[in-house]
Amino acid sequence: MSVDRALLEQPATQVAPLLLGAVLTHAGVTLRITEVEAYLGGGVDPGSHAFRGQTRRNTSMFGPPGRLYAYFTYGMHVCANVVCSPDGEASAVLLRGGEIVDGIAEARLRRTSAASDRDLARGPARLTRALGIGLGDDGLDLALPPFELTLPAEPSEFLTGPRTGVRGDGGGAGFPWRFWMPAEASVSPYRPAAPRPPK
DNA sequence: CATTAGATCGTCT
DNA sequence: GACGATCTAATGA
Repeated sequence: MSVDRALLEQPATQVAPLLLGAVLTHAGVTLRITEVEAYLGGGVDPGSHAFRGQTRRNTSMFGPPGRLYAYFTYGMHVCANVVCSPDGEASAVLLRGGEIVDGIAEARLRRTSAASDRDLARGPARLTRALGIGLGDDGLDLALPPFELTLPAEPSEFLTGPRTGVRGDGGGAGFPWRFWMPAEASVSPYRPAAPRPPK
């Protein structure tokens, strides 16, 4: 299936709602995306990995749109983004939640701790795990094997709010760049950034 | 359901 | 050396 590249050359904040309802397939699992977050480059978004410019980790964010930006965090988790903006400019959409529409058995093998089907891809690290995406997939073109990405024919209805778990200036109401589909069980619960423990 | 603590290590300063 | 675009298990109401 083909992906409209021109669409993905827009900033992540524009692309994010267009990814709701999109279908992503990898390693035997097909996911319908229901929740995403946008992160910009250019030093305007303190919550973004690209805020302080290009580094080894965020290199993919500065590459061509339509590729995967996968990063390792919290010492044990991998999260997946769709790279946006033209080549050389950094922005990306974090995949935060989705519904497994095919390959549930396969997803369950990877998510042994999931209590229910709706929890299989409810949360960015869970979603990435369910799809079998790893750091080795960073930078790959999402329109080519082993991936397959199909955008919805019609934009979906969506709601917006502050991003989850983003500390500092990038969090809160100043950056309402979380987008989700209403009444979807696979949308992760909103969590404000955890306050740093004293000392 | 809500809250809390612990895990765990690559990345950037 | 500190922190993180998180998750799970455990505990209490």
